[in-house]
Amino acid sequence: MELALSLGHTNNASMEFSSDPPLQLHHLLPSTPVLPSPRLPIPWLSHACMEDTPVRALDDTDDGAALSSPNNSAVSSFQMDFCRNSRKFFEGDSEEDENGSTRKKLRLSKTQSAFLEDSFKEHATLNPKQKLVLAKELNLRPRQVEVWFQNRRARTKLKQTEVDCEYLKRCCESLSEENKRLQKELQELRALKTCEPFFMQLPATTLTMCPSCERVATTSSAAASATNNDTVSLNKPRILSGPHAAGPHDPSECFF
DNA sequence: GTGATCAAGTATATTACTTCA
DNA sequence: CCTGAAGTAATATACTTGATC
Repeated sequence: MELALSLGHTNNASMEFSSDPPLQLHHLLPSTPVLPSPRLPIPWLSHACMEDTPVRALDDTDDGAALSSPNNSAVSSFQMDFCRNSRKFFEGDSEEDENGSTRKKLRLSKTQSAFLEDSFKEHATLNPKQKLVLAKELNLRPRQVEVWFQNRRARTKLKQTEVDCEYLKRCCESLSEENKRLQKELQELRALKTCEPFFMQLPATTLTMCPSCERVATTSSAAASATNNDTVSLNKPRILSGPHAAGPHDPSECFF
């Protein structure tokens, strides 16, 4: 899968030939495993020959716009029909543009692509010397190599963006669920809190004895004293109101 | 100022796949 | 069912533009 191939190495690979990149999102994201790939010799590391060198011969005079190949289409079509699924050589062997009227895009051979891919894994960016060496090795114009690397970086970035997006999406979903759960918990706690005064409204059945007259009476004043209070006063000592609240009194005033 | 290089955006050729007569 | 043409989406290649060094 190309995604796996393109991830995880981009920045490290580019560091050798470019300045340190700014911290990016994927530095913080879990690293995607990179599939091992068959090692191909890199031009600037080794000059081992490729198994099938592209047949196309190109001049390196690169103006970037002289890629059109009106004569190429017939040959290219024939070749693609001939070996559609088993391309063993580069489609099209000439891209000379006599009148510059049309532009033909030429597909790189599998070997060329693999070679470039392998090079890309080593370095996401090329210096001019590497570009020239690579172009020579692959029998391509430096401009083609340059464009290929530009597009490859763009593809990598796009894939990485997709991966990042997917990761953030999952994060968002996870956080939403956590938020839901916490909201629900909060609601339950609030509901519990509103229930607590109800328990306090239960009539108190404490026995009270008047210190003055020493009469014993049952009081039910709890309801009156607790109606407007919250749980903070729930466990407070109950203070009696009325003549008994202030201590001994005249027995004549006792309403017992 | 000039040239080289890059990212981003875009155009277009090619390929693979689907649909349909 | 098989076949070939037409349509279409995806991908690759190449170019343009503007920014930066």
